[in-house]
Amino acid sequence: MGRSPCCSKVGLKRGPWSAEEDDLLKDYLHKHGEGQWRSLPKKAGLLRCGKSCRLRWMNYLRPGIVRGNITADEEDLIVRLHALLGNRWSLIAGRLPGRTDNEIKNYWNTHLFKKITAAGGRNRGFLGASEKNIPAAGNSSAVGTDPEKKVYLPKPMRVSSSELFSRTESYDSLASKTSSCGSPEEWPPLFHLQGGGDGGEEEDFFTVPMVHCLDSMSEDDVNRVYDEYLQLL
DNA sequence: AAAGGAGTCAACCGCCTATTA
DNA sequence: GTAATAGGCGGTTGACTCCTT
Repeated sequence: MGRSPCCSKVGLKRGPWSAEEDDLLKDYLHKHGEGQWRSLPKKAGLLRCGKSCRLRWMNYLRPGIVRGNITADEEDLIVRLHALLGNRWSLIAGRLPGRTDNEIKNYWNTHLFKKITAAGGRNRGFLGASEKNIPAAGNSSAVGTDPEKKVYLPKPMRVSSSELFSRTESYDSLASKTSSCGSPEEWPPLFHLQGGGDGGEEEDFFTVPMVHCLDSMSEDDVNRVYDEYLQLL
């Protein structure tokens, strides 16, 4: 049986968007704002799936989108963030103003992955979390070359809402907005050694920074965390 | 000039999570 | 607490372009 599709595909147009469709979508969103994606196509007069409209807006029509070549600085940042976060494209995109997750994902798959392969995956920053077989977010299984040390990735947070987590916000203001972070004094050190286990034998493990905290970090902080992170693996 | 291969990237698909009823 | 719904995300596909032979 499977799940029901997000919308009926019958009679809907697929494939590349025309300029007319772009205009219709832009006009509608300028007047009514984002949201209600499922009902949007009908209201805007588009023969498209709501998801398709959202994707088109987010990746190409939204104001502030930067088109064009990825700069060397951006590439370096992508590599570093990927090493920290793995394939969390939306999080990585959040630190690259104007870039979209789809664009970064494509860039990684077409340009950077080849570089990594060519470099044998040994260079700094060219071994992402996924390549290191770090468990998926929320997975409690441990990894790492040192069996005594276990490194866990935090459960990812969705930070797509720029009004909730602005890139420019301070550590304190960010903390005050999110219950999952708690107050700043409650936040763990970047790599906090914890005792734990399910009431059985004690085990130690490290945590990496919560991803939404990372979003407010400076460039230097990201680099420092990255170096600390590598030392653990 | 033509054919085939490789590269690129926009768009789709299906799953997961958050929210709402 | 549960089900339904909507939004968001990463993986993948396929059409198009460019390059090589």
